[in-house]
This record gives sequence, structure tokens and C-alpha cells, in this order.
Amino acid sequence: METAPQPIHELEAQRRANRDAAAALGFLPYGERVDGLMTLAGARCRYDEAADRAHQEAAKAPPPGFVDARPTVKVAGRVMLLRDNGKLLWLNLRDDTGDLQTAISQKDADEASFGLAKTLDLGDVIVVEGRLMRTRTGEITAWASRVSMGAKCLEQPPEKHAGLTDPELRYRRRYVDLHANPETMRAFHRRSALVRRARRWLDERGYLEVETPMLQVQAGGAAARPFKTHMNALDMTLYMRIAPELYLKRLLVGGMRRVYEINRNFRNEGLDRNHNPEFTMLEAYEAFGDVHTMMALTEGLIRELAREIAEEEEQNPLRRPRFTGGDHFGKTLGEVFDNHRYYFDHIYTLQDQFFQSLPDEIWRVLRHLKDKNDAPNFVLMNRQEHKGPIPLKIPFGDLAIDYGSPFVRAEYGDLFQRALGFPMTDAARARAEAKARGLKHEGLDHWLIVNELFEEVAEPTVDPSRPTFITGYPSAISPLTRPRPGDPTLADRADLFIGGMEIAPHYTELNDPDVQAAKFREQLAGLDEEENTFRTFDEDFILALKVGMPPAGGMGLGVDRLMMLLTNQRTIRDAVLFPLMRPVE
RNA sequence: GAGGGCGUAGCUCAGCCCGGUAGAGCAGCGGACUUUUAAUCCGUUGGUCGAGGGUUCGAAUCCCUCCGCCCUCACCA
Repeated sequence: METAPQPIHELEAQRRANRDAAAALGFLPYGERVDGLMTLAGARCRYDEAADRAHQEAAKAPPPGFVDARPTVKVAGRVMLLRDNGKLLWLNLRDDTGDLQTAISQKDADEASFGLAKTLDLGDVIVVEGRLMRTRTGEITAWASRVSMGAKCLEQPPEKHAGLTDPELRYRRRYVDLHANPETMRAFHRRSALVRRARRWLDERGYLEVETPMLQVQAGGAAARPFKTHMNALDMTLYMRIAPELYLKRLLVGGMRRVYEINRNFRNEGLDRNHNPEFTMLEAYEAFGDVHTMMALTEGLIRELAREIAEEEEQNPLRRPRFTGGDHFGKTLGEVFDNHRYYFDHIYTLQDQFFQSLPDEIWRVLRHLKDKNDAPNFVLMNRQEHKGPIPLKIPFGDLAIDYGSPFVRAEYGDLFQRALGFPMTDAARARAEAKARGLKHEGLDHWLIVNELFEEVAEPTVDPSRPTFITGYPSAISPLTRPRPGDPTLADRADLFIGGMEIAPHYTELNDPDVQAAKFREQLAGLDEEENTFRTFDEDFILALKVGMPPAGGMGLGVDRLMMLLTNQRTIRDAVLFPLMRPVE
């Protein structure tokens, strides 16, 4: 369907006129390939104080044969602020590493560049080449010699102080949110860094990253309602996966000892601050491990990720001062800095306060490297050895969550007894209690009633600021978990709760094909008609178990929720780049 | 699914209680300015008040329906 041409808004018309003006000066309004660009943060850190001072002295009384040694930079960024002083324009550029001020002077820029500068609008993406200097007020500035277009912006950007605050617009137009609100950019950079760290953590421990089907003939491995779709070629119904579990276990049967997958699951359920219909899950399985192996793995991983975050905070004793300058030779620098007790990791944005507080020792090494290569563009940080208990608290809303202390372990049955005042095996009292509290109980199995009570009464007694493993779930509600040898009513399953959210279940996996088949049948027997349409007996999985799956531990970590916790976002929509929204019109 | 709140200029918001033809800041437009940084100074444009209906001489404002978003609760292995 052809969209009727909309009348062009006055503000857009003015920008189109400015675009034409730029084109008339010979510029491509939508730019072209540019080599040798550096990031704004990378450019900023190349500022050379001595060269700048020498240049200033020379301006008063030029010594014979003076050579301007101020570094030249070539950068690209979006114009966030623009102050036009007539013959001198000040622009604040932004990219995803930070901001950099640029000055375009009629005297020092070429004529076309200055002409172009006069056509610029807020929001335009431009390329600037110039010398690095510091202004009277101390701002590091790229003093332009040449300017060209990256991309004309035909839309009015958000207000310059308040930014884009309307949550609906932030989610619907994330591309505006990302450049208008640096905090958003920072949160998603962090998410990326944390996922990268998680992968490395698992890789270092011998886990193999795999990809298993997202389109499945039957949606197994969890009990959620799936999204249904149709495949034309084979004229068959397919389901978007609700969990990768049954495929990852098939890989254990195949002989992979340690596997993990970080990928999307889809659940056709409600959406709220903790649920998006598609969400990222990290599932890991380890042959010859059990629930305890996996709990240790998760605890170690989450603590490491928390440390990553905490180290960015200046107040934390674990913080690593960091500075930028040369992403392409990071490894070499890593070696150099390891020898100097400094630890090289990923690329981080330069922070002024860190930069200025760097010890001389680092500066010496930096200067040395700078002599060897004129274009440093790396990020470094030092990791101080820390003795004693790790103070590692990360804010989440009103809470300060303690990731440094050992995670709490609490038995499901003990929590139940403490909160309810009677043992969970007491069926009569459980039913009476559920009825008294107005909970679902009619026609429910004893263990389902117990779980209703548990979630209502016992779960809230867990301290949300202390990550807690709840262990020993009833076997009846854990169909893929091995029952405890000493007490088959309980399963070797542990759910990790942080900040009141369920973050990750852990299991000693059920690998007896007969017991598994019986549990499937039992589960299917209790289904209503609607559920029966998408929940079926997975024959092939049982067949796989009959080939022999080694004993194993497994876990599934909700990545989005973990990101919420570590980046202090109260809703999953702030942890996901493009959360699902109802379409407008 | 239930309850509550919100929707006014490109953006951030006032006006709504108590009805009288629409306001501010930023941005935009014209002008001045070569060290500004929320630049400043002078002048100025801009709105189907989410959509539809009702009450009224008259509705951004009161009432109803619908749409979108947010919050709380419910549902959710």
C-alpha cells in the first residue's frame, strides 16, 4: 500500500533547504567512506599539553622555524549543541564513546568548510579534521581545518537539556534515545561488555558455545505457552522455542562435555516489567556435574560480572583507572601492562576524572607507547590486587545488592516451615491454609498447593539484597530434574533469587529415560485441552536418553534480568534495545 | 484481566478543580557577535489540545466511547 505523501513540516522544510545549501557548496549531504577516523574519546585523549602550550607561545612571538606539534585528529559525530558566534562556531559532537567540542573558525577552516558549517543543524552527523587544543576555559577542542557531511538530519532533535524522557518515545525510537541520552548508550555498552565477559568466562572453563533450533516441531523444556507459526514448504506447524534445554541435553548424549547457548527464547505470555515475550537466556550443561557444580559456576560468573560493574565506580576500592588510545594494538599493550602490574581488558570510554588522576607510572608507559606509534587508540585499566573480603555492592532501586559475600543457600522446605509454621508435607494444613488465604487450591495437587503457598508466603521472606539459592524444590514441580536419592519427593534443583527476581534455576539433570518418560506422561495427563494442542510427548528426547546421557548439571540464566540488576534498570524494557510495543496506527 | 494515572508546539512542560477561541522554556526563522560550552543580546514564526461522540450560546477544560503509554495488582514452572 502506497502511503499518501505527507505535507512537509515547516521545520523539516528548513532543514531540507540547509541540505540543499550544503549540496550547492559541493558536499554530499549523506557523506561517503572515510578512512582513519578515530573515536571522540580516542581523539580527546591524544591532546598534547606541551604542544598546545608551545603553539600558544608561538602565537605571541613566533620563534623562527616553529612547527605546530599539536596532534591532528579526524573524527565524526552528531552535532548535539551548536553555538554560532558569527565568524566562529562551537559545536559539541557526540559518538558512542563520548562528546568532543569542535570549533570552526572562518580564519582557520577552508572556505567551503566554513560555508558548510553555516548550514548545519542540530542532529547532523559531520566529519571534522583539525588540531587538538584547549580553550581558555579548559575544554579540549578539535579546532577544525576541514569539515564535511556524514548525514543530514531532517528531524528536529529532542530538547537539549531534558533530552528524550517520554518512555514511549524512548522505546519506539531507540535510535533517538541512544544519542540523546548517554545513559542509555552506556547501559547497552555495558550489556554488551557483560555478555562478552560471560562468554569468555565460560570459554575459559571449557564450555563450548552452540546454537540449537529456535524453530521447533514441539516446544519443550519449559511449561510456557509458545508462539506458533507455519512452514509452507513442509506444510507443518512449527513453534518458536520456549527453551533450548532438550536440544542441549541431546548434545551431552552426543558427547559434548560442556555446552552453553546464549540466545533468545519466546514465550507467548503476558508482558510486564520483568517479562518481554522474547528474552535472552544463557543455558549451560556440564557432564558429570550436578546442581552444586552449576551453583558454583553461576555464583562465580555473577560475582565476576558484578566486579566488572563495580570497578567502574570511582568509590570502589577495586576500581581500575582507565584511559583510551588505540584499539588495534590492545594485545601488545596488554603484555606491556601485565609486566607493569596493570591489567588490560576491553575498550572503555575515557573518563576525565580517571584520566586526570592517573599515576605517573602509567603516564610514563603511555608516553613510551605514544613515541612508538603516533596514533594510540586504546583503553587500559589497572587492576589492584585486593586482599580480604570483597566489598561488592551494586545498587538496584532502593536496594544495595551484596554480590561479594557468599550467596545464601536456603532449603525450600525450611523456608516453608519457617514462614508457614508447619511442614510442607502436611497436606491437610496446606490445603486449609491455601483456602484461608484465598489462593488457588481446588482440584490442585498437594505439591502445587505447597508451591502456591511458598510463592505467596515464603518467597517474600528471602532477603532481596542477598543473592539466594533456594534448594530442594518439590520433585512434582520439577519434571526434568533428578529426584534426591534420599528423598524422592524433593528434586536436586536450586533457584537463584536476586532483588526479588528469579534469575536462574539449576538442576541435577534427570537422565534415566524411563523415569523421564513417566514424568512426561504424568505431566501430560494433567493438561487442559488448550495446552494439549502444543504440549506433546517428546519421543525423540526419550530416544536420546536411551542412548545414554551422562549425569549432568544444568542451569539457565535470565540474561535480561541480570542486566537489569547489574545496570540498575527497573524494567526489562531498559535492558532490551527494542522491547515489543504495540504498533501505532 | 482489574484499578489508578497520563496524552497540549519538534522536545520538556504549564493551563483542566472553577467552561469564555492556546501559554512558557528549548529548538526554528531574521539580525549582532572569533574562546563559547544550557553561549549571550534584539526581533519573530509555530498547535485538528490522542481520536470520535455528547452536554452547553460557548469545551483543552465537564460526560461517554475508543486508541496509545505508564504504575499497582492479578496471570506467568
